[in-house]
Amino acid sequence: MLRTHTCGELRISNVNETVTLCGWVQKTRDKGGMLWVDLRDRYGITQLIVEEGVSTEAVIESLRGVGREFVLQITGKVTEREAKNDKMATGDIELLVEDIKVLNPAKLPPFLIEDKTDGGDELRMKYRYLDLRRNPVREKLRLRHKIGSATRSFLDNKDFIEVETPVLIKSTPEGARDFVVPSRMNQGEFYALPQSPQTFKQLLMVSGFDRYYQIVKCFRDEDLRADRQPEFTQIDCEMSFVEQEDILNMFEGLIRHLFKVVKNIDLAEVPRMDYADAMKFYGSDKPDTRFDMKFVELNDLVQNKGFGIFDAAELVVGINATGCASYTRKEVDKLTEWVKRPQVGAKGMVYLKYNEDGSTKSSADKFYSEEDKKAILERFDAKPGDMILMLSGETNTVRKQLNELRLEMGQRLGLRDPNKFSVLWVLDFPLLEFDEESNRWHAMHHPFTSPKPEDMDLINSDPGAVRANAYDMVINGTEVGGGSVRIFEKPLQQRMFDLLGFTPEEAEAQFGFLMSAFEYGAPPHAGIAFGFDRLCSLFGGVESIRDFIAFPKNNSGRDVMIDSPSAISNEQLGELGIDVNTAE
RNA sequence: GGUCUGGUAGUUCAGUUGGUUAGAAUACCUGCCUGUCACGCAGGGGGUCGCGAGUUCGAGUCUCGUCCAGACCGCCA
Repeated sequence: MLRTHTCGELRISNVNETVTLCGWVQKTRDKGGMLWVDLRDRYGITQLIVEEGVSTEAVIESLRGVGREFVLQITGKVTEREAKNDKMATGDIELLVEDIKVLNPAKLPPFLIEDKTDGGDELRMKYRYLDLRRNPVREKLRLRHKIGSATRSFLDNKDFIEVETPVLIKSTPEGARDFVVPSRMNQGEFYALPQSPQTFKQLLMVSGFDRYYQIVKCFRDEDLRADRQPEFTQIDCEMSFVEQEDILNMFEGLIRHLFKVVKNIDLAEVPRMDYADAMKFYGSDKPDTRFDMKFVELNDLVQNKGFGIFDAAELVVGINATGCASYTRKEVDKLTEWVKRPQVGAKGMVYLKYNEDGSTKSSADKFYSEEDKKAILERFDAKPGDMILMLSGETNTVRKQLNELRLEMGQRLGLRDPNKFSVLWVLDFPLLEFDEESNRWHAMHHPFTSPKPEDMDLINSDPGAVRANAYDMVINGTEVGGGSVRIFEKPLQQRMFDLLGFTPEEAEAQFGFLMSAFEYGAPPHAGIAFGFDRLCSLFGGVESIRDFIAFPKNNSGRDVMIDSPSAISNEQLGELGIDVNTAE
């Protein structure tokens, strides 16, 4: 060992011991007659000191010569400080340097390696290995480690077995774009990287593993976001001989365990909401339930009063922006502009203020009497000082728009505190959704999701009304996990593929292995997968998942540190039998 | 594929209506300083204003194009 202690562990009780530390130079403070250097490692910072008349000239000069991020090995005597620093764990002592060895000098880093860095995102990513020296980033990765190990211990205790599944698999047209990998030995053919280990974990159920999990990398070749990376990690789980209720209970247990171990929070029982209600009251299948501000539908109160826009609308729906009656005309106009942005896309917004003095003011005053307005306010249970915001239009569109507005108002009113957690199960998703572009039904979750038995007779007459045994876990408006009770019988699985527009031959070619397996005694099974990176960022109280990944990709899917993706040589291309068409 | 925002010193940013030698903070370098820990004081170096074209007597500033970055929409079974 090059050291006897770390930079975070020496205390007053170590005084007079001769120790050897290794670490990086955080900072030097040269006071002329004396010189301090903060020596840093993962565990903390220890102050080194040399002093004229106490230390030798050689040692002083040698320490004076070190710069930021030099790697040093220091031997010296632990001494009690004359001026203590109660902000540091090691603040009672310092190390009187007797011997210095520069293990490696360092160039001046391109940004400050301190808790509050001056570096921008791009620079930090390019020199990610330096960024990772900073406490805030390292703490995020430690949090990730903690969540991972708490997950493993919980699932181990419940008899889950972690099994690794292959990364080089087969491309399927359903769902997200696959990353593909050319095969040298089978020219013209490609592996795909898994979007999830879905079929493998189902096969493990057929194999009788009963309870499986895996903390596993998954890959999707789609555009990125702050909370979406092309490679990401899932906590992937599957159980046999269970019903939906068993899954909900088991994994509510997991999430409760994680909150307790990681945040020391005793989570209340997780409420459940139907998909249909989530859409009706929040306009979203992942409502942020940290705050209320539920949608209130108003067709019966506002239509047939001569206001053409509302009369023509399929749905008129609003929210109560509590305490916002004091918004000025200008502020309301700005908010109207906000909902008209292409990202939201509303045509306009109608407001109704309930002033502190009890009077009302609306942008549709000329159509509505005082009684009309009072009736609306009453339905919202509005108090003086509140402002109702209303949107109108086609039902699904307007709900989506009002969802955006609700989240924005929640943000403005400070109702989306990142240190407050609201967990929710959303249940009974539709089995299918119609895709206008390809003019066919798509599986909303995936094609292995089972329909609710009581909805089975709708499957031909009204496929869109069939509900699935599918469930999502939502925390603070973020989907952190989702799963379903699976199909485990070949005839139903065939029927599902048929509904999704697969010919029997296509279904056989792509998923024949799964349907064959179902013929050899497949148990009823169900499962769930959690987005591990998102879970980490939620626990960390941060929007972006990037700092919870040691080496993340940027917005364009690039790793700017290693500069990937990159071209490969003609020799490599030749071996793979690939011609790259670089022309437009 | 689209919308928006940004790109100026090592770094983070300011830069007015187009007008003198492009500034601040911080980092860095030099000197001074014996209790600093956001040390202090004095001095110094440091710029292809992303790139290319255009308008103009004159462009960091205006126009067009382009590249890069970020947020979002589409997309993400």
